Amino acid sequence: MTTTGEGTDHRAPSGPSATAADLPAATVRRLPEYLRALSSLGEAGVETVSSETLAAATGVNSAMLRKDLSQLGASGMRGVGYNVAALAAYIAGVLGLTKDSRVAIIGLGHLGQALARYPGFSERGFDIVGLFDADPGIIGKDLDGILVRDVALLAGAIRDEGINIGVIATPGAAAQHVADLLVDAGVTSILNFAPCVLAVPQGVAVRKVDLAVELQILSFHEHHKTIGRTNTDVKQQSRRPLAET
Amino acid sequence: MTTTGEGTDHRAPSGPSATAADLPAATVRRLPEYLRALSSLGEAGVETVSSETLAAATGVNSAMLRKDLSQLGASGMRGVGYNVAALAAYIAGVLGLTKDSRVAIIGLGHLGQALARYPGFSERGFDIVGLFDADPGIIGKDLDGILVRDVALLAGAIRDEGINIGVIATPGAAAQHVADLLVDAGVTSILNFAPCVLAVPQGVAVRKVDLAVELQILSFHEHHKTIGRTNTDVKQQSRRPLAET
DNA sequence: TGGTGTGAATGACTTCACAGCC
DNA sequence: GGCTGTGAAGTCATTCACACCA
Repeated sequence: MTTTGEGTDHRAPSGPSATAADLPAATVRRLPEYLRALSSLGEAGVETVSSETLAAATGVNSAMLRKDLSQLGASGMRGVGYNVAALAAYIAGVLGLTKDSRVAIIGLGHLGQALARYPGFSERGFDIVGLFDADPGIIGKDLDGILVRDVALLAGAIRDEGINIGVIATPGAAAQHVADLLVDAGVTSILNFAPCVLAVPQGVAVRKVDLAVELQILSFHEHHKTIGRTNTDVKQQSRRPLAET
Repeated sequence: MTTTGEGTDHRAPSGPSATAADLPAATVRRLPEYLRALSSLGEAGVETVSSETLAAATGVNSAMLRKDLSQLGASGMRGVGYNVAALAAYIAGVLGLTKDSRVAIIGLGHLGQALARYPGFSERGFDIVGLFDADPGIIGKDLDGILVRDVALLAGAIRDEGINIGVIATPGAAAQHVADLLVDAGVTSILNFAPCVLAVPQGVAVRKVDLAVELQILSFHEHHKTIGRTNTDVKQQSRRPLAET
């Protein structure tokens, strides 16, 4: 991420066997991209694809793609390529997309409402089964058939409804409290849109998406592109001490 | 990244001088986080902060924070720490946040509308000055005081209104076309929420945020946590060829 | 004493280049 | 001939450890 943004890495506390669980984080980040490209190809009727073609469709180097797939345990056919449908199914299996995940969204301001209605989630196997907010003005509202409930009911719903992923879209000040509620109720995967760092116990995976951060990174590039043409250079200014005694 | 999602790196086509423009990408990604933490501290009345404390607030190692700041040309005071206000101003300068950026959002479905209303953008110096869509049912709508215009007017608006960042929130099928419009009109920074890889000329910075990708990464961790307790292991299954002759 | 600045060591990721197989 | 699978090399990023300074 973002980056997306970058997420806290989960490190298995007691993983004895070397499994697919310890794939490099960088590889895991790319798997969803491969999957998306494979879906497109499949819909277009393509049956077989070379690493070169698939890599181009996902913006990576073909050697990296081959290495990624090789690490997964997937394999192609020399001189031929990869079977699109089989590879897609294989990657979906590694990502755990064979069974649908059950998602709760907490915080239904503009962003949370957009997330609740975003079709891309259900399309890719994520069922949004719970919406929660603390604002009485929003509780009770119906968003595309799902009722917004009081956040006080969150813990119970997590247990009763098998929710295993929590999406935090609250203001920053409320985010840590919500994260604590999620963790206490047994959720071990959190997607955080609030602009703050969450403290969670080991074994809980947190990924963070901060929309403003992405714009600031673009701003950096924008700024230093123009600087290349002018003369102002931050690095060559003499260093000013940034603390006083 | 997060988002995070990962963005295409900009590589200056003809950068002669070694400036702040070629900071490591990893460092640039962290600067907005430092800035956010510094803002919090500043509002809390803190005047000076150690690398240890600031690192904890941003979830990084303190040595890395010091190295990042050192690369920027910012410096603290040994035995004291960094001056919060001065460091924040310095990082804002490096990120190019001293002058506000002018942003257009193209595609005003649920996500685009949420972005248009997201207060975090204007709070951090990004002025949303243009909203564009192709759907006549949305064109003409007023979103918090900004009119949604026909995307046919995009190129003219970019030139007349000094827009320098484009945010694409259209469906995937339209995204490349919109990107071409942006690039042709001179925009060199694009934030892409559509689930597809954009082709752009060198010198144009693209960052991609795919919300479903983040959930799929969480799904991976979720899946392999439970696998650790059961016996099914993808890696140890015998390799099946994924292409047929 | 407390905390920065930074070489050196480690580790992670990516690319190259090519052997081997279909 | 074409394409995969993978050691080896190269690049980039992070952490360690400590000299140095207020």
